[in-house]
Amino acid sequence: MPVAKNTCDLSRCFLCRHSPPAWHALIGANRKNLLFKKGAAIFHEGDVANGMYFVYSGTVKVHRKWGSQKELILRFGKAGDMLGYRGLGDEKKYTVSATVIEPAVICYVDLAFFESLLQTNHQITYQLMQCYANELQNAEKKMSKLAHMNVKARIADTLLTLQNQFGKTKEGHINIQLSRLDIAAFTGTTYETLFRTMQEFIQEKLIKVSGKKIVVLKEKKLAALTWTQ
Amino acid sequence: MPVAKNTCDLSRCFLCRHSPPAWHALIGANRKNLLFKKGAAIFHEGDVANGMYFVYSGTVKVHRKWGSQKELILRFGKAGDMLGYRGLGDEKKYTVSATVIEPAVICYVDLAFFESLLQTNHQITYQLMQCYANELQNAEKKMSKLAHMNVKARIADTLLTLQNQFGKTKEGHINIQLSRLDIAAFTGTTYETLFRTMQEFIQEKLIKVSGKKIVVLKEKKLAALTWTQ
DNA sequence: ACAAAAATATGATTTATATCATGTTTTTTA
DNA sequence: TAAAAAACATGATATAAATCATATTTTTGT
Repeated sequence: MPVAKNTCDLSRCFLCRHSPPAWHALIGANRKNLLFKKGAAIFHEGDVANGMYFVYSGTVKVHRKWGSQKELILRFGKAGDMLGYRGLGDEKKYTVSATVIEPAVICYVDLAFFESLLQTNHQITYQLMQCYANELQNAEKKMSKLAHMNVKARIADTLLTLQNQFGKTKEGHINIQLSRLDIAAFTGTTYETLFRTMQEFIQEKLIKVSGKKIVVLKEKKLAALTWTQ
Repeated sequence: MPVAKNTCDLSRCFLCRHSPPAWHALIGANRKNLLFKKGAAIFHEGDVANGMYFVYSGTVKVHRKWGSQKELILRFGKAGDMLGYRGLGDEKKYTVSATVIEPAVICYVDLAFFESLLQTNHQITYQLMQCYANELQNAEKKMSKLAHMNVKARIADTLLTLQNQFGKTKEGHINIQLSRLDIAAFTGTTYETLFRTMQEFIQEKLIKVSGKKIVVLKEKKLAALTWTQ
């Protein structure tokens, strides 16, 4: 893993946000800045977990494979987000994969250092707990959506979720560029179904698309669709 | 909510397990023991969160409604499990419902006391973090199962999961008695599909069922089914 | 103890969505 | 810059699983 030139400024990431400035030098001394290019794997499900990753810039997908073909994207990570650490009580293995979508600078600290931080800096433990609790809520929401919403509703929901999480550019399109396949994997459907449903939305003028740039035109109507059944 | 006669013995629940004995008196003074009967709601999604609940005995389901009919059971709680607390950063509302399946004694502490515990007893914060991290892993697993496994595979998986979590009685059946509807809701399918698939399993002698007592006969074969597609 | 409400049991029908198949275009990489 | 690999685009087809319908049995509340 190549070390990044433009290194983390010790202000943005989870660790630095939640620890007093006095700690930043220590964190700086114990973190590596890694530069990943598009498509690179940060870690794989099944790998032994050796550390924590913090996204400084770029975009990352967190996903799980099923069988040989199917994959579900659990969430996307952007600047400020945390990757990699989980309960670990039992098995110190990653249970998800993390792959780069847009070239990313990632801060890395090894588990030993991270756990020593947790031991001494209770604020970080507390924030980590809060962070997991929030992610857990999201996961639970996503679960019931997968179980009960039909594909059209889920796709409408996906578009709104992406716009919510990544915001809009000045030009008005959702500020993340994904392949249709990734959007499908995030929605939990196939490429073909996603493609056709997006065409429908375009026909109905709910969205406007050029290449990977998506503009939500009728937010209210898309939101209404998420209530279908 | 009626107060229970057979009160919590201050040893089993999350709070007591993870705090030194010196704290138990304080916890004892600040917790209420509540007795819930079958079908009773402990809390509802949308309710303002006022406290934490700990299962002392009995069985509880944690679930979310979708529309008027459909519901997904996210997990079951038994003695020692915790209910109710979430990130709360933004909204102090329960995002799930908890309903009693088998009559339950529940320990309750209000949020103010619980948060004061977290402030002073870092071990509890750390354990809570670990607990959420584990639940998050489970949630992520369940998500990909919902997205990618077919119903038959999911039902096989459900039966194995239940046996794993609740163990077997001396008579050999899974040590939890659920309605078919609840099993369906936990699997994320309809009652009818669940029923038919279980009949299939019975025909194929993978399981044996009498009333709500389920015996897994061919664990390996059921496990193999979970790999279908 | 009896009425009402859940839960169980099954057949018939529908439909939403995955799968298959194939061609074109764009992007990546050697 | 050519070749290979992704990504994009669509039509045709199959099918898994939901929905609808209805009857019986069991449980629960009063």
